[in-house]
Amino acid sequence: MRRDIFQAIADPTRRAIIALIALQAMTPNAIAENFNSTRQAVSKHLRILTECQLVKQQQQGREIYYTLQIEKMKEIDKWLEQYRKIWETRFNQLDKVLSTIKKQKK
Amino acid sequence: MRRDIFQAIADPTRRAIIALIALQAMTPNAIAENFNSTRQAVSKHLRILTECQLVKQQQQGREIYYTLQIEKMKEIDKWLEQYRKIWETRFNQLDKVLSTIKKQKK
DNA sequence: TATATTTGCAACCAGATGGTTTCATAAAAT
DNA sequence: ATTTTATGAAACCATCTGGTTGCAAATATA
Repeated sequence: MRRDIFQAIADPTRRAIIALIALQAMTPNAIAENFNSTRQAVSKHLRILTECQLVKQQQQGREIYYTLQIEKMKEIDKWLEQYRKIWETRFNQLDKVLSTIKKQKK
Repeated sequence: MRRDIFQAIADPTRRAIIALIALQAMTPNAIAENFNSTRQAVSKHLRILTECQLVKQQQQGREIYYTLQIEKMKEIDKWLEQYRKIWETRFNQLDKVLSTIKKQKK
């Protein structure tokens, strides 16, 4: 199944998981404690996040720690870049208009 | 039906529509010409984009122009902010390590 | 060695999703 | 007045999605 970062972050539970493990690696059990759904449901989400390389596994005995691959998040930032340019341009244009009005008042 | 901007941008066709109308407003027909699917399928995507206020309609005779509401895109930027902080911190830490190594070489 | 814990996977299921075709409505063109 | 054009909505359908329960494998503990 093809996985895509945009599809991965579409689900609110997955965004919550991302936020949870952003600061420290966690095991599936520990993550699941924060949600109402079963451990297996969380496990499925973790699989999807792993498939698109948003998280990485680190085995430690029988426990598996999941870490956020923050680098991958930059892909969204990169995609946003084109639109950021647009809204910054618009802001500057608005700024010009406002300063022109200001000058006219003087 | 509840609509969410993250769900809206999850679909590749919708992201393409967003990119298309980012620079100039377009009618559903004109937008649909750029895709292999039917005009009605594009119309459905436009409905979803409208529902989460990513696009706005402007009637002009029997034509309807769809405009991107670039402001709405900032919501994603805002969500990314927390992670941007993390990756910038990590970069700075790496930077410190590197400059320490440099000093030691001297 | 026997038992408990941690985990992933398979099978199943209801509901959402993205697509199609068909139809209705309104505005423009003939 | 009739036809063409632009559009949205409804009905339908195959597939995807997120959830569940049950099971198997591996590691830790008694």
